[in-house]
Amino acid sequence: MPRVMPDDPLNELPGYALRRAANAMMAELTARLVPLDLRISDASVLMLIAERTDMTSSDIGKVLDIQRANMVPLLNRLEAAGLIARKPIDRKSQAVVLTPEGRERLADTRAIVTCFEDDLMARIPDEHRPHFLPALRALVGQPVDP
Amino acid sequence: MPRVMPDDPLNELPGYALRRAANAMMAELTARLVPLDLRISDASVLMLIAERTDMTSSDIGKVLDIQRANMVPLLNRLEAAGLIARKPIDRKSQAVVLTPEGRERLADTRAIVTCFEDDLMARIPDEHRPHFLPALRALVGQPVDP
DNA sequence: CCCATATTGCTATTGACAATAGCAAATTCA
DNA sequence: TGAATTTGCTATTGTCAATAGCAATATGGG
Repeated sequence: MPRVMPDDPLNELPGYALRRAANAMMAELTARLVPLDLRISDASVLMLIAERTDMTSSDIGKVLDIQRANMVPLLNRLEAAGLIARKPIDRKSQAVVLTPEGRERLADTRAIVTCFEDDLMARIPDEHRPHFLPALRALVGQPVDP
Repeated sequence: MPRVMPDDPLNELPGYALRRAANAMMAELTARLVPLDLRISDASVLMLIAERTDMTSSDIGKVLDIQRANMVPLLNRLEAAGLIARKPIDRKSQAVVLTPEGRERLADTRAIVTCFEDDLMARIPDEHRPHFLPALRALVGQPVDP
């Protein structure tokens, strides 16, 4: 007879539930982006620079919370895939812009992401749904003090 | 004159906000656990096996969504720190149990985690707060379909 | 009881990703 | 002009999860 599995005593903790939900969400979105050969970070960059032609690597990193050093392999990969190009702003800075192919891939990305977000919200019961994004925003807006 | 920073167009996406909130939360809890020399996974294990003396490494992994292979270094670390012990169940399986020192550390852990969770919830406006955990549970309960 | 199957705990390796330190060139501002 | 800052990059490190594989043991159907 198999030993019984206990209820997870951590399930009452919002922080724990937040982690679990985020992990599940990331895994799912990662899987949905596989057909486009994009990672979540890649898709984030494409969507971020969609309407702009003047964002530098540093700018993107600041918005997405990615350090400059870690932007390098990310952008190199997108450039190698032909999705972005580097356009000189001055002799030091370069803007990161979408190529025509990048623009096409962005359209596919938006379709997948929109569908994904809709599916995500659909799983939340009606009475809780409108409170979800505001609650999350409250958490990221003012980080918990140390 | 500095170029202006755009609003993050990803901020409207619940999935993105979920990731950001989880990252911020994890970073904060990680920092608060530093004085105890524990990582989040360590603390999770301690809290999970607190009331049990019959959970194997595999059991813990199933509950916490950690693969067996990745449980090994985690438990080795906790054992080296004197917080857990392995108690043979049969010639194949071993239960993971708290040592007296592990029990003390657990008490400190619970204090920190409780305080942290309270702080976390306190940042969510009253009208959204009661909806937060139910919404997260709905997401983890039924993962989004591929 | 016996044998196929499953489980347990582990090793070893890989990849994604973040964090750190450091550097040369260019820009900015006092 | 000169000091401080910014940009983009290299190189390295550490954390963490995922995979494949393995030996020992346990389990359940026939």
